[in-house]
Amino acid sequence: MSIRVLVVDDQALVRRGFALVLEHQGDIQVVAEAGTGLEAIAAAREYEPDVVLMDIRMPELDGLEATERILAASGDGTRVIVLTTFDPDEYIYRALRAGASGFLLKDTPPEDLVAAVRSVADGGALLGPGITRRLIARFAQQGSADGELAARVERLTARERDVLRCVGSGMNNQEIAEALKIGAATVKTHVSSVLSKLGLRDRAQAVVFAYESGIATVGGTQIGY
Amino acid sequence: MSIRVLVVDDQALVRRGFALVLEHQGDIQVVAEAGTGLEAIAAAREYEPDVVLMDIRMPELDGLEATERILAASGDGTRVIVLTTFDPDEYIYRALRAGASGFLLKDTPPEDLVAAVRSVADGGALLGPGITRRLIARFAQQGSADGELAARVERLTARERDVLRCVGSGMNNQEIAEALKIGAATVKTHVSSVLSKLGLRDRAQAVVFAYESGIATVGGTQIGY
DNA sequence: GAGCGCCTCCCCCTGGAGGGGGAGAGGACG
DNA sequence: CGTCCTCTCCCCCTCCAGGGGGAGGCGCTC
Repeated sequence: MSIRVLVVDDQALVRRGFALVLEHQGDIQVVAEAGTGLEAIAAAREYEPDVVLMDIRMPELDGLEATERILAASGDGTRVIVLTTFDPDEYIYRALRAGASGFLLKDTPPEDLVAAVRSVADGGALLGPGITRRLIARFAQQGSADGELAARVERLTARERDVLRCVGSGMNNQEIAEALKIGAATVKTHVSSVLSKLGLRDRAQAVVFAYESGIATVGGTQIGY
Repeated sequence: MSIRVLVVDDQALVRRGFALVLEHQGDIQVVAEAGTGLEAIAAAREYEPDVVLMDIRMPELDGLEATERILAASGDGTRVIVLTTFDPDEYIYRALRAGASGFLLKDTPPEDLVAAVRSVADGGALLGPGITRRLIARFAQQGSADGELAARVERLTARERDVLRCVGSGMNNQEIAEALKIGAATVKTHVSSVLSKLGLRDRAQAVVFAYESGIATVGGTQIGY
């Protein structure tokens, strides 16, 4: 079964160029083309492509917005590869957050583009080399503060770490007591030693510490209501 | 100038296999091979390769440790591609944190391996398709709560956001007052409306919210001392 | 001009947070 | 055995955080 592709770019020539390259492979079929974000959304709904090649700079609705909406509507059937001429950082991260499976520069060699389409259709993902490097760097950086701070966490006892985790999720002493099935007085004791050992002033700073040290992670907890 | 590569794997046959594939290209030269982490470190110091192909599972010192040490010692001259038979998540993230420029499964097609070596030697990075997908997912997840939470941030006034940012960095009301050059009583007013508008109970939860919504980010602030 | 939202600042009041100190039980270790 | 650490829980005390309510100034819009 061939891979069904939708090509989106506001420049008809570029669009045709990509389409020709892809059609030239035996296993890839370009089912539709679109010149704006809105057209792309409509085409995606109509043709349900396996892979969308999406330009970012477009009139009406840019490629990142279009990507988000297409992915939100298609469930998991469609995957998007974002193409761009430039590579400002921000685009990359917005694209990946929007759910893109790939991010390539337009000057990518045709064979790499084809390989990317196949990988992505197969459930994988492909990024340009420079992009990958930046993503890795950014990823690694996020865990970098760990070193100094995680070392300080080591000075806490197991129970104190339990309490710190709870504090880091926004619980008050009473809630922590219930969560850990101990007395509220005991929680106060632990919180005090945590603050003292880590050189923090209050639980708000403890929450900051929990995130910075990696004990608490974004997306790992839910608050409110 | 050819790319100088060091191949590290505890199985001599595997090592030779990779070396042969690489040598077969005109522009790649395998300058050394190593069978343990310690040998790898020594070889890296002696031969100063451009790229190290590193297996993870090895006696004496595993590939991740070896990677860290080689990169720490080599400055920026040497880059590492980690190879493994399995792909447990943890290895991936540890490898990238250790500074690896690539992470490939051993069953990667030879041409992809060669492409990876060239990309990495050129300052880029390459990951296997499945690996890339997971890295993207993990990355996107970190900013995912943005949607719902960032929307709630919109309901705050500019000043309230200022205050929330301060709260999110662990400051108390007095410090916020000084930072924003307003009275402490005013800070209390703002904090109160922030808590009220966001449905939070206290400033500790506000700190959690700040991180979850992206107003505060890991590595963006430093606390203590 | 009247109304509205935002920023600024003030009052009082309550409750929980955090410091200080003490104490008993259990485990680890010399 | 005694000592040290950890976990558990208790007391008292102080202080800040947060709720409630009020108020003046400023800029915008109708």
